[in-house]
Amino acid sequence: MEKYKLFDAEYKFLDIIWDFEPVNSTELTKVCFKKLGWKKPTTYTMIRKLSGRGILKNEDATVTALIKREQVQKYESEVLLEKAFDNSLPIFLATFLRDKKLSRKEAEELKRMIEEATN
Amino acid sequence: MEKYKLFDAEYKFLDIIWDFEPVNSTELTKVCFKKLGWKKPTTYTMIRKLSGRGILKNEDATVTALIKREQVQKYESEVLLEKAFDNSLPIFLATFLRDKKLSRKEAEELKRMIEEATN
DNA sequence: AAGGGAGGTTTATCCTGATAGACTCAAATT
DNA sequence: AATTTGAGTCTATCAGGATAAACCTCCCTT
Repeated sequence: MEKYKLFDAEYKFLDIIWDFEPVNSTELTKVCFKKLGWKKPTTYTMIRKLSGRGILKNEDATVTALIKREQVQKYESEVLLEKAFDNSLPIFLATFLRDKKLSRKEAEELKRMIEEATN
Repeated sequence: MEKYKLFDAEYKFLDIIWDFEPVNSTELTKVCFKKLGWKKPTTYTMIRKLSGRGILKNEDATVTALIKREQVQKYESEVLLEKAFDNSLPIFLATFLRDKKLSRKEAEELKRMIEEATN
């Protein structure tokens, strides 16, 4: 459960990996330098730590994520709903939609999704 | 905007205040000790820091929140949607609902809420 | 063989959020 | 008058996340 708990820097880092994977590790240090301003050891430290937690792997200098962006998104959503909304999707939605307007099209899409998840 | 960014301990603390406010400060140290295991100075440090940020006030030993639970919930939802879902409610919902089932009743409630927020 | 780059690690430092021991001071109680 | 209690601050400590300087090893190229 705690597996997907990512700290801010880790999240930014993974975000890059999801965009570029599979990516050569030296290449990755360059991307991270450009996008995050990280020096080489910072990137390697991240790789090592996340590897140890089974979140990515570095094999033959090729870095690949072992978890999908979606899994983390879902995990983070669940944590928020649990922590702040008593696990209630309706309460979340009520709060989120307050003072917001949806287009007809968005509304239809959302309703369709809800319908599909029902029963 | 950054006003509502709360760290974990701060959030837990505020959660208690929202439940008990207006609350006498000494009383609050007792509640925090029971619920969070905090010693007295920890509670007062929190009070002081959050007061400084305009998040609560302590007047005549009475502590009151200056922001509503809902404001923080909304802020946190928006941060998450922004950070992880490209600000798209449909993407959020698709991810969140994956492998989940809603009851007929929940579905109707959600659809009604969406309808109300449309145009 | 000498220099250079790819692919890392070792070992720190720095910052800051979380937490609290010891102390102060005024008002109430004994 | 002496003690206790309420209300709070001062000043630290500590853990851990974020970041990186210096170093290493192997292989390729000149």
